[in-house]
Amino acid sequence: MTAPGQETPKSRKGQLRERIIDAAEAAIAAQGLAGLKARDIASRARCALGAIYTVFEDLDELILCVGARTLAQLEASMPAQQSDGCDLQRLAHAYLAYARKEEPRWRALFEHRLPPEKPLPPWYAQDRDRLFSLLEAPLARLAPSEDPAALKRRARTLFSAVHGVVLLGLEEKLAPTPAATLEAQLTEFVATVTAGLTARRASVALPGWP
Amino acid sequence: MTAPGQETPKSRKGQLRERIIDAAEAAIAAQGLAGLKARDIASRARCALGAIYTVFEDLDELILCVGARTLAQLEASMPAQQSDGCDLQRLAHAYLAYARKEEPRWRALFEHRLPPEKPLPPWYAQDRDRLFSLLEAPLARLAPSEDPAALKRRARTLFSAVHGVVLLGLEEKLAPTPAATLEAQLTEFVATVTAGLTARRASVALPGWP
DNA sequence: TCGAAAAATGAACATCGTTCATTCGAATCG
DNA sequence: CGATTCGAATGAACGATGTTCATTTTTCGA
Repeated sequence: MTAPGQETPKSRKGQLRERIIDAAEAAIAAQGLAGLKARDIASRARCALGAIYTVFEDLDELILCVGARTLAQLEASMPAQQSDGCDLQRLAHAYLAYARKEEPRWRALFEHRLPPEKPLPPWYAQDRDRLFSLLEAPLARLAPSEDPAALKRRARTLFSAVHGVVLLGLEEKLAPTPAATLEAQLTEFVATVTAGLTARRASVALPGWP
Repeated sequence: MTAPGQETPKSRKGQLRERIIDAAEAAIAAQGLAGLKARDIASRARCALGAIYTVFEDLDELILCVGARTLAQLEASMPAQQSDGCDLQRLAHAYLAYARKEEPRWRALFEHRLPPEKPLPPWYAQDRDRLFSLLEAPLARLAPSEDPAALKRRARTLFSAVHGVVLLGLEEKLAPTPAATLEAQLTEFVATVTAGLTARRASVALPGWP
């Protein structure tokens, strides 16, 4: 789902809105949240500075719209399921690959924090939750005895864990993980989690296995 | 280790430096990075606006000094090892507890990004790496066959994973994890990883176990 | 005590996001 | 067709922010 108002690009406001989002997307893709300046957006979108505020409440709302596009791009870059037991590995590595390829806009997705008084719009939360749910089917195959609610929680937790590994792994501050090592660490980590889930099933559902 | 120059609070500059860091620490502890304003710091530290720049290159350097204090506080809040097999659980939950209690300054630790041209000072990287190394001893007990370098990588990866679970778990945007559920998810997650490491050892080092 | 060097000061500057009095343009009416 | 009206677009202006630097103040050795 995309932001409301974007579904009609025919109206004048709709066209202006699209140009502004395009400009903001280009800025964030190139330099992240820090590269987003209202005057640059207006210049790129060929409109006046104030025109931005006739379409968006403030820059936060615009950033959320770009975030929705990033989420869609991220989701589209995820591989299809093959149900061969390696889905979790493929998903985790696809996530790392996207973060590497689109690092500024991927970081913007999580760096951005909107003021506490205004809550996150529901359509954005839905977009985010769809990412978590990608893990549910592969997880269900490893832990068939879990009820759907527990699977949802596990999916969110595992996504968060992989996100953390990628996030700190790409942190270049010091001890920059030497590129290929990060992929190996991610493989090892997912393998450990998979083994943990399998072991649990083996010991609980199938005690006394060879 | 703390920032250089802080070891001599007797000199005038040293006292001024300490007052400025105190003021910045209070602001970050209360409102996070967004609450850090140069003029407020000068006011709280009873000095002129420009005095800040006689002691620090820019606010980034000041933020790093506050980060060092946060790292020390975080490290001090970690429980001592008991070597009873639950150390990883205790460490993970202590991390979550600290993040809950000091959320703004904990977030500041990872939100802050310094301009790419200036690298992270080595003393700060050391402080951060000490956190990772806390996990090495408990991990070594679960995976005794790993060499020290592999243990270091595993410790960093596991820290990153737990950090991710805490980070996204405390994200209040939507579907705010209902408080107690997050602790349960963290317990389950660490248990899964522990089981995965144990299973690996069992299947590799002790094949054909009952 | 005096003068030079060092330190501290805060007004000024550049750059932000945001606002709002003004202008513009198109639709409507006489 | 010209006059009128009213919403939309404009960009100068505002307030806040990090940073600089000419000026003032303090320090301290000769």
